[in-house]
Amino acid sequence: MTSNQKQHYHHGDLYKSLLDAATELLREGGVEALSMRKLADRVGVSRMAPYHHFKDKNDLLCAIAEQGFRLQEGCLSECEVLPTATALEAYVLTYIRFSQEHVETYDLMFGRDIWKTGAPTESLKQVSKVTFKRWVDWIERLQRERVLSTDDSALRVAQSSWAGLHGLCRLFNDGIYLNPEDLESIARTLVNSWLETTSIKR
Amino acid sequence: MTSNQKQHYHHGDLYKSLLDAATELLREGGVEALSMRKLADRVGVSRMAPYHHFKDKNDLLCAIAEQGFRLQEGCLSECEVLPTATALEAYVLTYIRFSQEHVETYDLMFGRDIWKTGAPTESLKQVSKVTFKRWVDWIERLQRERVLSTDDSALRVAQSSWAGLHGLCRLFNDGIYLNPEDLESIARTLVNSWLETTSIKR
DNA sequence: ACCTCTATCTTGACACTGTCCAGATAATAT
DNA sequence: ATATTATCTGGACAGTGTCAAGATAGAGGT
Repeated sequence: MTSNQKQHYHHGDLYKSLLDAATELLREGGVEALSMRKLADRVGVSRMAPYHHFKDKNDLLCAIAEQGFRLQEGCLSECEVLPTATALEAYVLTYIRFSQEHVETYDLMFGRDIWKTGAPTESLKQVSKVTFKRWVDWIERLQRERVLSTDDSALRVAQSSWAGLHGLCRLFNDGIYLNPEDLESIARTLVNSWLETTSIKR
Repeated sequence: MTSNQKQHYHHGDLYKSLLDAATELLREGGVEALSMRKLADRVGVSRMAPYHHFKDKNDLLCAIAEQGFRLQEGCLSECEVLPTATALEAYVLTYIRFSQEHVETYDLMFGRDIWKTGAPTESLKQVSKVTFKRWVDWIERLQRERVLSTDDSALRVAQSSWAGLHGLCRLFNDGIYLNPEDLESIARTLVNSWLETTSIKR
């Protein structure tokens, strides 16, 4: 290892190639279409080659999820600088849009495959924790600015509101609610329920 | 078929035995531990025997989910006769408790395994639709009684509130939120956000 | 230059999975 | 008794994740 990480051996840049191909496979057919063997095949290496870059299939999934968190972070951070009045709705819509444009990645990021059945990587746990903490901080700010109710702690409001947001995304992503036209409307009702006074409500 | 369905052949009552054993396997190790082969093995029949009672693995999962809906219905219906003041909170707590006591079944009932990846049975679709309709009807009643806001239609309120409830259950069931002590507290915050005026809020 | 070390990649093998297919068995209908 | 039909069995196939042992080849030290 001279300057970079550990690439440029036989294949050239297997780690990145694998991650890219895996994300592609995931997008094409969900997590059940993403097999280690197909992945190796697509990249053009043998069955076991990926195992020198990812300990497990779980490890690979965690890496994809982590990548997803970073991407999401990029999308959401744009909303936080907006003026308070429009920021919340923008945030929610951005969150929803991300979950729709990256259905399978979202499923991995918050799915039981990793968090319950498998075992989340240390770095994945950290990234997700940071993301959630930023949400709590933001809720706190909105409470200070009297946009959100202060009846409950910022943590509790953050948890329950995120539950709503997450639940909504899941219902659509999992194929339970089907009409995508309703999504925005439901989201508005949801945000409405968070707001402090009826006077602000639209 | 003389009087009952189609049992009492070689095994006696394979359909029910399979359903029971499958639910048991599910409870023991989640959906990934429930394999058709292990199931057949546990019941004491050959690999392919279950396929004469369930077209598919998907078909079996749908049957378990359907059974779950009926069980849930039984739990929830007890809350609807309660006086309005306490009914909502009781409903929510009952819903949450069910999802905790039947983690894997709940996952099947509202998971992508069936609704997106697989294909829900016609009867499963119907049962779930009826369950949701009862929720909407109840929301409507609570709106009439001024417990819930009438800013949005009963359908929208039902959708967004259920999203919250479902999202909360998922976060815990999928292993994202871990501290079960927080659950009730978050649930209260959630219900709080649904209520019409601050005067009613606790 | 060579030799060693270690990272990288390959192949064989194993124990699983869902389920198609062809046959065996047994209960029911005629 | 015979025919039909429901039920059950075992063989086979194409998948899966991954352990273990070996091949290859680039890097570092002499």
